[in-house]
Amino acid sequence: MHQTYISDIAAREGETVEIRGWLYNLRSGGKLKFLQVRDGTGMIQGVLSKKEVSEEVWTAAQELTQECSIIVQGQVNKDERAPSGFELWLKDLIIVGSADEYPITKKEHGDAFLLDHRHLWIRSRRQHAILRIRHQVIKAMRDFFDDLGFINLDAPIFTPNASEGTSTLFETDYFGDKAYLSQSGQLYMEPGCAAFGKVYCFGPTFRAEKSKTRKHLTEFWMLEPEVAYMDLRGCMELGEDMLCFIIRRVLERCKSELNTLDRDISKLECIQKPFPRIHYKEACEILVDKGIDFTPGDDFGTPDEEALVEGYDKPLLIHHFPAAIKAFYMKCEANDPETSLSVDFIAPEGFGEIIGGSQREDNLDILKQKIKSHDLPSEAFEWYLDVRRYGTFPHSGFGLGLERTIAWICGIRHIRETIPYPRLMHRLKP
RNA sequence: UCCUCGGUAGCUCAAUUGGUAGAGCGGGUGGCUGUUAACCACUAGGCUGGGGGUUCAAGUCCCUCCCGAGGAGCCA
Repeated sequence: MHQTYISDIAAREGETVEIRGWLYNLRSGGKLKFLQVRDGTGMIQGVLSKKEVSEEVWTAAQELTQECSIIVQGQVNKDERAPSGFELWLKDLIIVGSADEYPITKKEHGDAFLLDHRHLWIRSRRQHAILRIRHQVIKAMRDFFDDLGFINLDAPIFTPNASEGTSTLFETDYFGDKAYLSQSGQLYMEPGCAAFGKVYCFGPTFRAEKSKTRKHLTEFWMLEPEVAYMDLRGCMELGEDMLCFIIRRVLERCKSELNTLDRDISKLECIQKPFPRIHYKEACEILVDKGIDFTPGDDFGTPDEEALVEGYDKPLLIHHFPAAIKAFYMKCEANDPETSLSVDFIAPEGFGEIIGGSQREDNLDILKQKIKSHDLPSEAFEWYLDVRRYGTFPHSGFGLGLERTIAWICGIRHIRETIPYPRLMHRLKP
């Protein structure tokens, strides 16, 4: 018999089908057993009645354990008592592979235990919902840019030097030379947009900072678009449009997953243009007015960010940060070299910064000067400076942290659940 | 690196002023024809993170080390 996927089962009412999957849970009576079977596409309740099956099948059913792999055949019936509204009247059952003492039981577990068993944890309902949403977010991001005529131009992971000089990098041996795992693809996108106009890269990035918070991973995925002839205003609009597109797509395609996560959907439905925008100086005034201990000119810490987004139900755009606290490649106001053409997107509900972007410095001499004043090795940036030597042009882009965006959309506290295999300061396994 | 909290059965957690180490889940055995994290009965399961100390007596108090968590800094 052909395999049927549980996601298609509603259309097969009355038919006898074969499901190949795993036993999620078993509730057993003396002559009646209820099998919760999952196959990756969904979950269905199988009903096994002693007097309706052969002795071999009933004997085999005595060996069922949580997460053993099984192939079952049965008739699809509508029944209000079944968790999904449909159930399978089982006629045949084969145990493909046994599973002794599956570690993840029906009661709660601690974070460390679940992360140690991440390879099994991803079988569970909640993790399934999160990772399905991750899949749709990634697809939505790509569709958004592809539909606008962008080219996906991925950046290398091995890089010869730091892009911003501030973050700690993972160092590796590269045939006797030092190489570093990429912490941003941005420098490679700038030449890319000179070649193709509109480009983006999407890949893993690595930060060796010893951050131990629910918002940090040492390996995370970043989406970085870069557009020729786009200014800071255009950059803010692009980020806004993209976030709205992603949210709308998730609402269209992942309602049941959001329900599984108990996500308040109204919090996502209100994410529509325009997003609130405030100038850095205005943000400083707000913090001072709120009586928060903050020195104007500094970068915002987590408590500052939370105080600023308080009261907003959409991402907050803070723009025109002081140049001194931002990366060397950011362009400054024409009449104010102290102020950078930069923007941060702060997600509501305490999920923090999800996008950082800017207009890039396009003047060769100013950029050379900035590299020098940031104590960066100028020879390492010669290739990057070529973008300014051969037909310079205004351009802008941003970086979006995928996992923080997913945490926000899903409404989950820990970023580590938003990636299949999280890499944290104290976690390299499994 | 700093601050705070934690480590007891396979897992999640209890254990009163220091006084015999307990429950639920999971495992095993038996029962149950409509279960919804099913239920009922019985059962096995412990170097209380390691080391040192105080005490008649330490899971509990002190010192030290190890491991973990989330917050700061830094960032997405």
